[in-house]
Amino acid sequence: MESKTAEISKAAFLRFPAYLRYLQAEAAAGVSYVSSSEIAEDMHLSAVCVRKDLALVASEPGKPRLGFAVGKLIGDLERTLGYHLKTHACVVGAGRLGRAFLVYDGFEHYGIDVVAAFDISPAQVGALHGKPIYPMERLKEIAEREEVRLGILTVPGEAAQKACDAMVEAGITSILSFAPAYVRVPAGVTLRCEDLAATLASLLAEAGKGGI
Amino acid sequence: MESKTAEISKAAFLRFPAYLRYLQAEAAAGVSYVSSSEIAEDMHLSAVCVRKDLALVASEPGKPRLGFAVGKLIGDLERTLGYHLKTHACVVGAGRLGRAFLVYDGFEHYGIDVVAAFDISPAQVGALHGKPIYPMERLKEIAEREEVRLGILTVPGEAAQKACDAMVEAGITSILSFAPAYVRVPAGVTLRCEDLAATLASLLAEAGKGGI
DNA sequence: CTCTAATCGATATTTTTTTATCGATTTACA
DNA sequence: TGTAAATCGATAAAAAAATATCGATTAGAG
Repeated sequence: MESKTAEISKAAFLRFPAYLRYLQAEAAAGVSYVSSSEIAEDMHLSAVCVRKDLALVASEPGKPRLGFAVGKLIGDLERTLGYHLKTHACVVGAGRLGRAFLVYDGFEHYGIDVVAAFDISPAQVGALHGKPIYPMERLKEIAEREEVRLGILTVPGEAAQKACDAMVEAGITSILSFAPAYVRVPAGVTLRCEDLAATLASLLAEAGKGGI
Repeated sequence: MESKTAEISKAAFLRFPAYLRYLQAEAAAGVSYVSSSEIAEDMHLSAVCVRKDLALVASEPGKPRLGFAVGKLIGDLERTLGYHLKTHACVVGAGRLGRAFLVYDGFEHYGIDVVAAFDISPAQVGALHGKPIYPMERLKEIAEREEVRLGILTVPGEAAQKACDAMVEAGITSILSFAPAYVRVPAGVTLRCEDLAATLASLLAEAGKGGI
């Protein structure tokens, strides 16, 4: 018997965080029920698409003429997205971007706890807002001790592959890379590359011709 | 007659930056020709998909038994992605993340020039690495003077909508938001939300069940 | 209490995207 | 120089995702 989450399409899964954000805003505005057509209009989607997506996560069906209970949906989405699962993360590369992630306090609500950063430069070693910054040599030791499964890679492009290899060696199985470089990971490790400059450029292209 | 770029599918366009990164790495390694099957294997895609994608951008066809000329492809991709077009950008919200973007020197190769940052707090106003940080009141003035079309939104969630409105008012037509909030923009403005925490969480979900 | 209007959810259709198949081409090597 | 192996590109098929259609349901107005 397949679990319910397995049936969720990739595309829909990618939209869930946006629904969640929207619903949180509605909840903050005191709205208790919201219809799929309202969501669709506000989020620039089709109402059918919204209904299909919500049907994948909603623990109780929408009520005709009313819509969906906002609070309930928020809980359903958070559970589906795994925000209740606690995970330890680390930052590799304590430059400006890395340090921004190290002290960012917005991860907690998503079950992610950034426990440390690592850097190859002794000048960066120390701590920031109570979060330790270690030399790269200690990555494996600390990551294993703290059971770190998630790594945020924020090193310069030329250092990316080496740092990534070290993360894999340290037992990290999910890597989010902001390094401007192509990096290779072995099977079993999930890598996502966030190419900030490329994202900006594609955004411009999208604006230029109205919808990628 | 439709322009050639109009035929490029959304999904393919999103893969282009990854190809570019890969090819740059190959070029740096001294490789001059690369076949679609090699690319596919390294990037965990199907060879057919790679060939179809490359056919969309390649200015000269691939050669049987050799593959594609790496240098040529790099140029083709950069042109398709619009990296030759110069655009002025600004950062709104000069916190840690915003300041990281302000001084990041990796945008240049993508035709993006971050000319200034803005912040509501007078404590942040000044300059960083020669890049000015202005008070929010001057956003419209500066953005219009510098012809800023692209904005990077890095304010706290509760300030996001107001800051976004100010950006739209200032004539900015493409916004990349890192603010953890739902923000609404009028038609004609392209908004993309990068939800870092959500990205991390989805990465974990992906790793957890092997492929989103 | 009844009727209306709006919404839901299921099924069907269309569109988009990915993958498969296959002949044509051509480089490298014997 | 001829042959073989590997690649390309085009066409076709399959899969995935978005969109349309429609009867069932129900809150709320009259």
